[in-house]
Amino acid sequence: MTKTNTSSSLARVSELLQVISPEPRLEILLAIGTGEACVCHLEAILGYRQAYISQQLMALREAGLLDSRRDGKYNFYRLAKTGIFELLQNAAQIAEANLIKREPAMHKKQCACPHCAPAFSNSILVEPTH
Amino acid sequence: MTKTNTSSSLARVSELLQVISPEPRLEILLAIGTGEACVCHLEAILGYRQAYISQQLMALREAGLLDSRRDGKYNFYRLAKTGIFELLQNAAQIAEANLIKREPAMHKKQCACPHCAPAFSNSILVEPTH
DNA sequence: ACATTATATTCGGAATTAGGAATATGATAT
DNA sequence: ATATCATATTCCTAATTCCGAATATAATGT
Repeated sequence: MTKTNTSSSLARVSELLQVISPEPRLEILLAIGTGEACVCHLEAILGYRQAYISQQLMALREAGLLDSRRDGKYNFYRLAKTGIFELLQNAAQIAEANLIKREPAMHKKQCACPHCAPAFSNSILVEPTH
Repeated sequence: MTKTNTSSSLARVSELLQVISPEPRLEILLAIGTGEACVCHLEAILGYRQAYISQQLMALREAGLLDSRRDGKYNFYRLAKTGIFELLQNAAQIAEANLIKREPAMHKKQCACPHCAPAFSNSILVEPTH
């Protein structure tokens, strides 16, 4: 007895598609890729204001698409489900668009976070100034 | 030199996802399945008003997702791209929903269209009353 | 304690969208 | 020509979403 179309299943699919579809959210998902990214990072890469990025991340997180991990000042976001890339690939194909990258995002523009400036972060080489 | 993320590619993917995401449109896409359906049909199956169905069909058609074929009074709609079902399957999986059928939709509720009442439509058995 | 940096949240008005009512169009039948 | 049925379209407003500004919180440094 396989489950058939229930309104709640439809609603969940609808919600998923709605929540990822705004262009800035697609940009964020692609920027995160298979890696992780902090807010300042996405701010630097994508050029949106911090509060705006944060809002979009919240929406994606509440939808269960992103997980976050705090590391000191930084809050790193990553995809909660891998299937998202297949979905985007599929959508791109239908839309006749080639746009999907799934690398962990080597960042051209930089912020001060550990990922952008690894030499200066969490490093045992940097001694406390006590 | 493979094409990279252009804003227009992103925009197309965004538009695609947006246009299919409303629940009534998902219902319509699933109801059409791999077959075709006229408006009165979808009206009967889904219970939305005619004008509303028509509006949603227009939106999907303008987005290039549906083709239509006129047959007398009836206007039959079918999916313009097959990939749509893979997309929906994918979305359902991520949303932890099982809902996708891709049969040509055997209709429980009926309207007077050739597909619902095949015995009375276009049939050589029904002679004109001249 | 105070400053600074990273991030989150709240508020509100502008812009957009949803969807109902009414009506128009197009095909067929009489 | 008129009626009827299937479908499309226009109009309008309530509801929603977008996104900026301002502010709050949380961690770290000095």
